[in-house]
Amino acid sequence: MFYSTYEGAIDAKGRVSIPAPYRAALGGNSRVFIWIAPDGSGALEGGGEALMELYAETLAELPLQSPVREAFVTSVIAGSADLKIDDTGRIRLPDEFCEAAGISGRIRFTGAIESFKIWDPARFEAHRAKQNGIAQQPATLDAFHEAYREVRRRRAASSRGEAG
Amino acid sequence: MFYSTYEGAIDAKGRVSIPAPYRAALGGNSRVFIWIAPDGSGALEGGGEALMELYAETLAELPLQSPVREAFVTSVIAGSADLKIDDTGRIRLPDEFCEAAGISGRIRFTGAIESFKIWDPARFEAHRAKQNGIAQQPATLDAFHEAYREVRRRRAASSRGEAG
DNA sequence: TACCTGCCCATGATATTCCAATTTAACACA
DNA sequence: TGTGTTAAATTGGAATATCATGGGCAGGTA
Repeated sequence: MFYSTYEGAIDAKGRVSIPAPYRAALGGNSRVFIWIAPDGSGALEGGGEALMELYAETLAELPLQSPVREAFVTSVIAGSADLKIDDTGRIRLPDEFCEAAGISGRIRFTGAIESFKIWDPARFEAHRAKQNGIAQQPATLDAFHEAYREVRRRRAASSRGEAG
Repeated sequence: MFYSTYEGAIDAKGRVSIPAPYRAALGGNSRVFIWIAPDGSGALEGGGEALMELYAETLAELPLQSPVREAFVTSVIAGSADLKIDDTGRIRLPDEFCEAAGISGRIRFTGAIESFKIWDPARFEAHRAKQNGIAQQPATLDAFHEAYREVRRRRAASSRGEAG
């Protein structure tokens, strides 16, 4: 699980240190995938093999040749870079990703449960302000509460021995 | 469960002793998460891995790439600090959290059932005065009484062996 | 030959761990 | 109820380990 926020930097060679807690969250696996977040936020999104398998399984649900499948396959699967973490914990970010995310010099890593994101610090602050506002809207809160009730139901069922 | 109120202090290195009863409430687990309370009260909120897993499980319920998920992930998951309690019971509070909560020197811990809060003492006194007033309002009392009746119903059902 | 890339080592900064001392709280006994 | 004793918890400081980052070297490629 990727939590919290960390500061980092890109050096002259385009190298970036993955924060140690994120490396731990990758389970010691040195393979990382990075792509441009398809939500238009201007961030890079990344994760390990486990996340890619989750995407692959989700996309396999969608029919071959379906437009939805094609959209996500293009942006996430085809658009991802398959990178290797070296033994000092760094990856080399391809230039086109840095340009797309508007990053150079200092950067920010943010945890997103199964994935993490890489931001230009100013861009992230703007995103955070916007998302805080969205999180407080009634419709958003309703959707969150519905998810919470679902988790409560599942946990209650599991404690009655129906599953678990 | 986190109950009651305790006084504490921040030393020159930003280290804070978690009150022993709260450490017990964390179940001996040395991982603690701290974030800025999203209610605008100016407090810090904290909890253990169990609370974070509840959040993570709830958010995992929401689809990858969904806007609702993004809003809560940004404000709750990315906004949290993933801290470790050392073997004398202390954590190091990041500076930006201290600034956000207006704390330095003496601080106050207050229990909030499944989480706890960290306050500047003066700020907490103002908050307490305000909340005492709100608790006496008819609408607040009605909502509390409704929750109480629900618990009574559930306990009655449980004692009849309908679930439990 | 020039450049790009991956690999390795060195260094400084930062965070974590360890040890010791003081203070506070809890308890037993008079 | 007061006092002495003991244990626990909090505090301060120093040693240690970890991590991020910069530079250099060798191998491969254009």
